[in-house]
Amino acid sequence: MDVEKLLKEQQLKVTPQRKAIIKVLQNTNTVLNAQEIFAEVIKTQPSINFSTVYRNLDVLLTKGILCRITPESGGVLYELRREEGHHHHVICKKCGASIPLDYCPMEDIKKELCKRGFTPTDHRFEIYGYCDRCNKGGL
Amino acid sequence: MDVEKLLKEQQLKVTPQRKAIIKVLQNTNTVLNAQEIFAEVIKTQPSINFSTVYRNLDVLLTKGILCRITPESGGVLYELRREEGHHHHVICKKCGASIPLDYCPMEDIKKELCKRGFTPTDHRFEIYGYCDRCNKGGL
DNA sequence: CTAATTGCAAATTGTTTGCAGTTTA
DNA sequence: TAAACTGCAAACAATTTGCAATTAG
Repeated sequence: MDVEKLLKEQQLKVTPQRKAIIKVLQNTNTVLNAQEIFAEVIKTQPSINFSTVYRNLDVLLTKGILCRITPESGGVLYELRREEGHHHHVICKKCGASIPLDYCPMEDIKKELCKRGFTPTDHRFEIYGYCDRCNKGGL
Repeated sequence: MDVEKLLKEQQLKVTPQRKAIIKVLQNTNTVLNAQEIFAEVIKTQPSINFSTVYRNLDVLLTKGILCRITPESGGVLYELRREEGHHHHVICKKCGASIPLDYCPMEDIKKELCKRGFTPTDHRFEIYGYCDRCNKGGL
């Protein structure tokens, strides 16, 4: 996807900092934290500030351009939202690879919850483990 | 469950601070964060320090006496582990009520993942929304 | 031109640590 | 009495903020 178009669609100004952040996320299939994103971005935007990265991760997230993942182990990870609509993630604990999953467990359980008087508004489902490649490379 | 027994079973020393922390969690059906737990505990243990709370939440978690929940919205929440074995949580966004759920989506998806060469080691599934009581109280 | 965005430095929040004194088993 | 535990103060990491200068539309 064209980065400029992506930003304009969301009424965001096209700044070199923003473009750099998105490009970093476009060029990986892994989930990254703010530090890692910063470390990459600074290679092409040497004057960028950490707060700019944080602020932009925030607006891009709000605009739905990014997904945020918060593993049990702590930390906050980001990735580009590549899939349309609702989906979940399978994440490799070794290499960080993120695999989208279209299966959603809510379908199976929604009725049961409603029966109990609980109104679900949102949920999270994430799977962690080792991807094909990392399995073979020997843990 | 008897607090002293609970601690002794895990080879932990029975201190008034620990007892107080566990009692707070025993007396609620909601998930609480460290601040909230501290605020409660200090009522009976006025000299307790925040670091003691943090340290103990940690050991109790490690020993499997507590569960930790980390909602999408951020923060870290704790509750007493009441269920035996693996289970997930349904949590009310208004009152914090935590309802255990025995359904686990991994059964349904494990095979598919293995087929793709992915070895799942752990996962998270949490449902957020409004409980029966809060629904009726008017959002 | 003007509203959005940035860089910078400082503030804040949540959590962790070292250590000396205290308590439990 | 030895190891575990606590309180305290200080350190820390991650993130957020205020503000003046800059930039995109």
